[in-house]
Amino acid sequence: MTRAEMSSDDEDTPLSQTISRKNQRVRKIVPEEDSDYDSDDVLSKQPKKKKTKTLSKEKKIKVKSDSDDDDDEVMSKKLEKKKKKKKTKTIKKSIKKEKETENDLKEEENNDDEEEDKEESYKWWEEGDVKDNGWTSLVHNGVMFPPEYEPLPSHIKLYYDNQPVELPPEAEEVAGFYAALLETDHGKNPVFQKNFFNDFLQILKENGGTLNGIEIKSFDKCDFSKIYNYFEVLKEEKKKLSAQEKKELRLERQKEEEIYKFCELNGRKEQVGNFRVEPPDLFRGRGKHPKTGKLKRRVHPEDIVLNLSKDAPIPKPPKGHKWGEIRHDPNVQWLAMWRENIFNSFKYVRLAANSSLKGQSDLKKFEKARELKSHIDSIRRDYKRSLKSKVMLERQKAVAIYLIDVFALRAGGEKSEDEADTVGCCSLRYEHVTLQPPNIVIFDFLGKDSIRFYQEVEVDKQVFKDLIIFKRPPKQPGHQLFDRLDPSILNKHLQSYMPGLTAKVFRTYNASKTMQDQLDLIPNEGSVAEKLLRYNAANRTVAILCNHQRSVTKGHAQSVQKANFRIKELIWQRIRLKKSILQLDKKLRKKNPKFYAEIDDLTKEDEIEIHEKIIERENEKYQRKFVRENDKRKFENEELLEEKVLNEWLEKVEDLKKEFAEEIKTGEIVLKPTLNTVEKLEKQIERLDLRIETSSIQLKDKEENSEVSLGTSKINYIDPRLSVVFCKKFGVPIEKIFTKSLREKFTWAIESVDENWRF
DNA sequence: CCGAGTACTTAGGACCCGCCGT
DNA sequence: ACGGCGGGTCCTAAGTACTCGG
Repeated sequence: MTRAEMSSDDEDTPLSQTISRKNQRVRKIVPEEDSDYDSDDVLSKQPKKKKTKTLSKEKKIKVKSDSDDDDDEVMSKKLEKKKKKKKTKTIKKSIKKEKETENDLKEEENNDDEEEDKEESYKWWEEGDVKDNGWTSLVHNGVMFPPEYEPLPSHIKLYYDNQPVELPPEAEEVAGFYAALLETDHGKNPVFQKNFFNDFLQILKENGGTLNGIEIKSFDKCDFSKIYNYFEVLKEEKKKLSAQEKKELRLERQKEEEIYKFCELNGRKEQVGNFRVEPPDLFRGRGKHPKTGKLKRRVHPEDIVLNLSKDAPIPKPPKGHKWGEIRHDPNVQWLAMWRENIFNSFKYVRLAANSSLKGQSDLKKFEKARELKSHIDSIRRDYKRSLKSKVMLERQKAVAIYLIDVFALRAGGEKSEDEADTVGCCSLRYEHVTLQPPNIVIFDFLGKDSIRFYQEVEVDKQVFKDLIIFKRPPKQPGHQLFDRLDPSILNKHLQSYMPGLTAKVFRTYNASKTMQDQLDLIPNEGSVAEKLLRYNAANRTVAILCNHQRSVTKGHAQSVQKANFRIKELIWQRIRLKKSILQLDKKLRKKNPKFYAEIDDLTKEDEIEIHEKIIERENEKYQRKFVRENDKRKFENEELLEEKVLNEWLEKVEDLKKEFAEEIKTGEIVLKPTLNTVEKLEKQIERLDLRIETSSIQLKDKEENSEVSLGTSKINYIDPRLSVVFCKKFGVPIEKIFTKSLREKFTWAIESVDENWRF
């Protein structure tokens, strides 16, 4: 019995305890009018109060150029103007700060003619070594709250035991969260239902129960379908809306975001990442998560801690509210934070991926991985030796590092009972590893995000022996394979080789190393498309190494089936053509029996099935055409097509059907006048051959790729400089490999390497 | 030294939107 | 013009690792 099975039930007590404890933190929601907060753009409205050295220059600019300085856009304008790239990139950081103001000012005057929109980016990577994370000045506008709950229209209700229920808005909101998921996997998951229902009842109780005296006791008697349907209608309406109105809505949204989207870090404009506070919802835990479905409560300004410069203006909280706390901690990268109620852990608002801070961390990460290059040999030598160590702990360390190094396992920290049962290296258990002499190991476990890790591999002989030892009785299923180990012990050991070396560095190192090796194998020839294919193949190798998967999309099975059928149909067509040839000249079969052999592969059942599908498809085609045509005519106030017209079309299909039936009966194919010679038929067959070929390859590619996610390794593991070098060397435009946001994230890489750079 | 607490990276799925074939 | 599809972005869950206080 696994831990998950043992723990999944009988959680009633702990769960309800959590709920009631959390309840003390619940705040009453302020009436709507009150909460119509207008967060002022403190950055632009109070620029004069800024005392920060790095900002002083802005004042001058403004004095110089801007008289209506309370404009909302002041900040962006100012920042754009001063964003001029410093040509004097050798300025030492230490003295930079003091001189910055002067320098900037001087340059400001000199560079006024530079294009305004080139602005942006501070090229930190051109300034020698990266400074330690943290900031000297941080100014921002706080966070954006989700809209208040809007009650459902009065005719949309939850039904209990077939009776409409009057819910207080607070409870209705929660019911709505569930209703929205009614038809999803979450909605159908019993654990999710149970957790949701507990919390729902709790909220209901807190708010005085139902308003019409109905007492809700059993989940099974709840009918959420009315609410669900209503949401579906809303979705439809939103989709239909599709005019330019959609664009207007988007613009409005963007305008609201505007002030939160940017902040000022060390005097420079930078993008904020997740400035939207997470809206309340049901927690969607992955895998067999014991807490999935629990209510994630609304976050209020009072829950939020802001982090900014001491002298930065404090953003206005929503009307009638106060911030939880204001902090000035320059050693952390977050702008705001709050505690969530599911695990009592923190959520952070941080800078966007394209920010200097993130870029610097990224560069550091890859440089650390590269540093491992010069230690990896001795590390490998050592762990190979330690595989035979007399000290158990040493052996376990050695095997663990081996697994992390060779199979790219994660460290595998300890997890608590109220999380999904997933493991990494150190937390592997007896049952996750099967040993098959002489040296085959089968890994089968759930890793991060409950993604299955399944591999049958050959391992080092001594590793195999050690694993046998680690599994020796009295150990049994449920027991830790590495009972003396945890990530911190492992990491401590690793640091003795190299400062900052931890288990996760191996993943980065091996991913990038693999990519480099794979790219080295690609010949510099062929079209850009071919090169891209090869790049993606290399990328895929890495993704497979890291076990980056994606679930096949809902339509995948169907679309594969469809593609398969299309191929089948093409083959049928080919056979039909071949039959046609034989009808013209029977003797040809003897001359080339192989060519005609596939005719016998086609069974009557197959044939009938294909016929039916084609008929069905044709019918649908005309039905759709009819509906569409009439929709159009209705819209344009024209006369509608009569049913008669449709029937005429369908007649044609009937004819085809008869033709097929005849074909089945007699085995004779009626030749089309355009296809009535052996030559013409053969040519047609050739064309079909090609189509079948390409369709098959495409399908295979699709299937192979359907479960592999290339993105994660591209974003997190493959040193972007590898891709940049590849593009430069092979004449592939970088846009083919990095999307716009990736190009922004990796500007430091794109602008800093030449084609000789190697990982 | 350890565990709780904190801060940061890594991850897959939802969702949206533009493109393509019809 | 339209709907299905797939790429790109958004969202937030789920990891790793470090720190700090007893």
